[in-house]
Amino acid sequence: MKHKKHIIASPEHLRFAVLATDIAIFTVRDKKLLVRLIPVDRPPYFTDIKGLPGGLIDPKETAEEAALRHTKDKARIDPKKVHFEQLYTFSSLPRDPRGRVVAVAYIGLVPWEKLSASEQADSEEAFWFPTISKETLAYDHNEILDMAIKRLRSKIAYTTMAKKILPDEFTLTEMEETYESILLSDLDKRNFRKKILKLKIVTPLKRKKEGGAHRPAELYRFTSEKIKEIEVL
Amino acid sequence: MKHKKHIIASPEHLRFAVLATDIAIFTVRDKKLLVRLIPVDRPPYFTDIKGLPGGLIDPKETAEEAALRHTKDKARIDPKKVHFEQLYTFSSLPRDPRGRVVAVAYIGLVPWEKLSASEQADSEEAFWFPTISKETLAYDHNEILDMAIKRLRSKIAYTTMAKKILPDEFTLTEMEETYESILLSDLDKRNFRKKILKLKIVTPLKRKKEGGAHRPAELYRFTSEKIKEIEVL
DNA sequence: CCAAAAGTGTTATGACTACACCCATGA
DNA sequence: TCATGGGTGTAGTCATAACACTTTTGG
Repeated sequence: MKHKKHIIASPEHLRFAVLATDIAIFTVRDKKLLVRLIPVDRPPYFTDIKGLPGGLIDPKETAEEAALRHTKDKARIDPKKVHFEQLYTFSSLPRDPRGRVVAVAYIGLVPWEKLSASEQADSEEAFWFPTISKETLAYDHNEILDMAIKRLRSKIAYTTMAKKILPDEFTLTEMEETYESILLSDLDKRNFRKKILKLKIVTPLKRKKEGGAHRPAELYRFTSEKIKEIEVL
Repeated sequence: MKHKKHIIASPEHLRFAVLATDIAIFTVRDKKLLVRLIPVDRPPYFTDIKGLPGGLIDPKETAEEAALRHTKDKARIDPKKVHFEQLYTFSSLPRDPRGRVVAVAYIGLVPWEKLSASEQADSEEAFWFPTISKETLAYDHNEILDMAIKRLRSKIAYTTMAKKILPDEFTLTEMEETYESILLSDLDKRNFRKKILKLKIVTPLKRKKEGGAHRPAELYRFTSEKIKEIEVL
């Protein structure tokens, strides 16, 4: 593989810093919180090192538009399926050894069930990685990912943001497991259900989810399209 | 006044967007939440229009360093007295009519009592403006200011951030009035005191604040230097 | 002795926690 | 009929909200 442009903020560009975006795209599969990573093969990293998908922000696009574009090109996921939220802007001078790069970082949330087969799959270009695994990432991506997970944990507890990582229809057990995967703690089944139902943030459909050797579960969907700021947990 | 450079992101610069910072510096005086504004006399604004202090981020400084610098130069306040927190990065294309400017916005908090006479004063260069007044600001500064106030209101309720806008020593009444000024709502004196004392986020000094034709009030200071994430209200 | 702000306690209501068994289904 | 996950109620404890009078000081 060739690397045409190792130094992206060379002295004659240094009137202005280079603007980029990095995206931490999360999904939940099999009771595990996963993040989408890509291999980093740019200098000074040529070895087997992983990083968050991202790239430059063009002068004619907003930071969020750039995040959508790189989600498609780098993370190989259709950005229309993903809910984006701005996380933080990282501007420390040595954060990218190639030059001065300021990164507007985003959190992305996508339900596993909405992903196509190729988006669910791991490939050479992009793959899902469990957030519980400790792994040294390129650049300052560990810092970005840590902040993203922290934000996700805190916001899921006082907003209805979980909507964006759950499928349109889900059982209360699936919802509880999503919370548990993100918070890394066990919740009491009865108390969780009472709380969620009292808040009226979900509406029961009149259908059941069949398919196991056990009692079918009632299906629910979120009452409102919007993310509301209500104390969920 | 002369305006040498009306277009700061001319086409040949457009390889990269221009990076800037805007700062919403708050203080509380006389039970009112104030924000530091400056007159905007750059194109296309030559009339009596106000805006947030801010300016470009140099290639050799972080966004926060730029915020400190412009706090000193534009807002005319010693940045060492101010607590900064990153708010949001605004990158919409038409947000600045002079060209493509991406702004990393900051919240600044400063206790009125820490300000010098000239910092407290209103001048031609910078002045304190009550946040309850509705005023049309330059650029997208109304949007930035609204988000800053919203963030301040929400964060003061679940962190000990109020430390950064209160003097080192204060009475519980002063503390309660600070909360009321920011939240724009009356709090119950007895419940407020019980809550704050139970949380042990403040420590009583063994001194009283004298000076009125009334009973002297016990002085307190915050127990910890750090801003903690505890449900305050 | 008056004005002004400081300081203090109780009760009712609602929320949270902990905890264990029966139900509906498919194999 | 067994295994599997779905679904439910109660009691104790704790937090919150509403509410009014006495204390200390300076003038």
